[in-house]
Amino acid sequence: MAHVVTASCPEERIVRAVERFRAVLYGRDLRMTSVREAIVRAALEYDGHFHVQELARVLQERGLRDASVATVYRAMPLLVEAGIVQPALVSAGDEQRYEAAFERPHHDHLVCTQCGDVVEFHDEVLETLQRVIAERYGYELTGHVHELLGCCPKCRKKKR
Amino acid sequence: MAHVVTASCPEERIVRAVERFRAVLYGRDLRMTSVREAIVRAALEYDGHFHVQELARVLQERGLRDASVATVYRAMPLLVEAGIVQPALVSAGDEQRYEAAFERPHHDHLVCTQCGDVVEFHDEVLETLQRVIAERYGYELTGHVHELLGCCPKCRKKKR
DNA sequence: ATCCTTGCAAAGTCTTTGCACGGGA
DNA sequence: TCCCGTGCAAAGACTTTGCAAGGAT
Repeated sequence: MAHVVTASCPEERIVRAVERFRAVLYGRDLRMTSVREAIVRAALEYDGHFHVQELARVLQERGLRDASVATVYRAMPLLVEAGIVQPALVSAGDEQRYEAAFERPHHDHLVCTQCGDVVEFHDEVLETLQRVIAERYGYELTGHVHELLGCCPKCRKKKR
Repeated sequence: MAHVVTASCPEERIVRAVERFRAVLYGRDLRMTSVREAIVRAALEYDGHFHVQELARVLQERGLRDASVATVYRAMPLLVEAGIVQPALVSAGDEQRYEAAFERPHHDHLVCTQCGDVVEFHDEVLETLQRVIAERYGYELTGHVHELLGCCPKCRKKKR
């Protein structure tokens, strides 16, 4: 299929992400490379949560511009710093998981411990409450790890 | 020093914990051993959060009843099941951390990303809100991972 | 031309597992 | 006595790192 500009235009978003990444690299005297650009693209095009080995596998299957696992491992901290991706799903296995973060609103996760299904949610009251609690102890809140664990509707039906 | 019964009597709490552990083991046709009892004691006497290697080191330094790292690794899932300890501090390093849970109220953690200082907090509104959010998506909440990350009062002063 | 980047393989960590002996009930 | 528990060492899994060749500015 030829190049298509859709309504939400994912291609332009990726271009902006690459540009931001270039700026972050420039600011640290690092270089933009075709491999790094491929990693940014793969990370943003990936649907859902992924880990490093998985992203490397995708890149190698495409074959266009592959990246070794080591290179992807080395790139991830930079992608996080640039806001392209963010760590996610801490309660899922050994590997560090990530998800696209560029031009996406903040959210937390609700995970089904039975089937692994994941729902993203956002609640402003919750965000505020966390800040209030931190201030209660004199802390300045800079981030949080928050994951709700439960049983999803489908699995609840099955159990009956 | 001779055996001393203090006001809060930590010794009796440990005895109750050992008994509960014995019951859980019995229910699964497993056996209480002196090594497992030593692990329960060490876990409950440990002040703060620990990981497996650390607990094993403590047990070996005492020398009374040492336990190999492998044995402690094998025991932890059982201690969790018995409610003696619980996983904690997910955002701190590679190793799985634990903390005493027996006869202690539920709480979450507020961690200083500068100095590593940890504050335990509990907020009933927060607990309820999480349940409400889960129900909003038809989920039955069974647990959560929640860690607030920030800058503690001391580190905030230093930065100025 | 300089020096960062990459792939490969080796090394590091944390955790799990196989095995033979020791110990609990 | 039966069979689980334990220590030791080996194996696994994920991640990091050393090194020499390749690529970006």
